[in-house]
Amino acid sequence: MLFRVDPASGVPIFDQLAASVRSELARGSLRAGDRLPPAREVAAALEVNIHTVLRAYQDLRDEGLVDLRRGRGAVVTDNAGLSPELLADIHDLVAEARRLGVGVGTLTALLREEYSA
Amino acid sequence: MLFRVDPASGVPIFDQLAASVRSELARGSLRAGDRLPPAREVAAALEVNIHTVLRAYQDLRDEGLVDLRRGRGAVVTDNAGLSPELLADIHDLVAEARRLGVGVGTLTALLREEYSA
DNA sequence: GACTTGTGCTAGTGCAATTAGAATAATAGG
DNA sequence: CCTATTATTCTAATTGCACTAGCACAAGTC
Repeated sequence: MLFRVDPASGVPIFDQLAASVRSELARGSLRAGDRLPPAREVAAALEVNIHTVLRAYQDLRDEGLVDLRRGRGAVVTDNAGLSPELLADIHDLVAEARRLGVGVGTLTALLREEYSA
Repeated sequence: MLFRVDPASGVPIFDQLAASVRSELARGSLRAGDRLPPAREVAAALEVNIHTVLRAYQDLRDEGLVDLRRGRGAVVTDNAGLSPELLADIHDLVAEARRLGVGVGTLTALLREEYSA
């Protein structure tokens, strides 16, 4: 279980934490039934406040990716799996965007708009 | 030239403005050589501060999408065109993500990670 | 030369992220 | 049952960013 966090990136820490977990879920290194490390541990390891970690966990819960229960912690739910095809599509899309010189900002903006359409 | 902005969306206004321009560029309704409306006009029309609009314009300049010069305004550069294939890929990707119940947060997180890899 | 338009500066306001500490409730495990 | 674990909830303070506001200035256009 690896959490990559850059406090100076502008992206909120809790968002980065949630994103880390999402990608681990996507690539299958985290599976249904697995437990995330306790928020206290993560907070200590990253030298971050526990509330920041819990915020990330709660966001993941709101998305239905994990189950949060006191005493037990955060457990990955059943519907958290991602299809390999989706990952492949993402890989291809990014590759083409790179080839065209399209920045990540432009790409996510277009994606976000397509999503809300 | 249409700017869609929702001050209550949580997304920074300048980001929304830049995203609007990006999508117009992407779909071809803005082409190389076209001028964006003066920042003062946009600010007045949207009842937003001029600095907010200029921030968006400057972000677009930093991405190389427009040229900013005093007296002339913001002009779309040559390398601002996007391929229709990329748009189609984005459309397909979002469609599949929707079908799988993958949220926009998860999707952008994966994309961002793939991009920095 | 007059006008247009972006640049740069200072300053203030409001909100969200982060930190901090504490009390509480639910669950796990011996 | 008892204890340790862990999330939940609350208040509060700090910090940084987005946004607003107004002004002077520079570099273009026409």
